[in-house]
Amino acid sequence: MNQLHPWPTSVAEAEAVQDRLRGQVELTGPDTFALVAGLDVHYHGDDEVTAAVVVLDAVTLEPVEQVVAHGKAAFPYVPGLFAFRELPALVEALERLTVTPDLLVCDGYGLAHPRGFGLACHLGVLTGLPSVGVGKTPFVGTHEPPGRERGAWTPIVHEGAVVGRALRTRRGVRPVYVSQGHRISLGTATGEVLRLAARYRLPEPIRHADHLARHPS
DNA sequence: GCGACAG
DNA sequence: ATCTTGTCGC
Repeated sequence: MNQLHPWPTSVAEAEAVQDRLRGQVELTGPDTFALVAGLDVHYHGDDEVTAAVVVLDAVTLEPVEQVVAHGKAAFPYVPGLFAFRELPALVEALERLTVTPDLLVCDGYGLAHPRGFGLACHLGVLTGLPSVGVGKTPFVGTHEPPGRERGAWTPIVHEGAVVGRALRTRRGVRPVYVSQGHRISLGTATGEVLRLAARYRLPEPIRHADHLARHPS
C-alpha cells in the first residue's frame, strides 16, 4: 500500500494534489549519504513505461541493488504535471528495493517548478527520503550562464525566490539544473550532484538508472 | 494575445 | 520521451 490514492483524473485534481503536498516539503536535512539512488523512466510504444532504480554506494559508486518496474504512463503529458506520468512505476520500483537509500537523485525538477512541487519533491514527500532534482534543460525561472569551470553555478530565480542552481558539472559542457526535492538544503544538493557527476555531465546514479531502464536485464 | 513549457 | 547516421572532439 502506498500514498498514491486517490489518483487524479484531471489537471485541476493533479494541481490540487501538488498544492496540498507542497506544504510537507522540508528544505533542510542530512548532509552526508551512504547509499544514493538514481531513478529514471524509459518510454516505449503507446505510453508503456519502464521505471528503474539503481542504488549506489555513495563512496565507491558501485551498484548495490537495482530494480525495474513496468507499467503504463499514468497521466497525459502536461508541463508542470509531468510527475504524474511516472510516479506509480517509480514508487513500485522503490517498494521492491530491499535496501533503503539515503538520497533519491531524480531525473527532473524539485522546487524549480511552476507550483514549487516537481517530481523530486513528490517522490521525497511520498517516501520521506531526502531527494534532489536534476534537470537537463531550463524549466522555470531565470539564471545567468555559470562560468565554464567544473563546479561553477548561478542561482535560478523564480517569482523573486531562489529555487535552484544552474551547475556546471564538467568544464565546457552544458549546465545541469539542480533543485531541492525534500529534506535537503540547496548547498548540500549542489554538492552531492557535483560529487556524483565527476566523470560525466549527469550524476552517476541517473546514468545507471537510465541505462537499466533502456536495457532491462 | 501568443508562444513556450521537466520527461 | 521518441523518430535517427555519421561525425567531430577529447
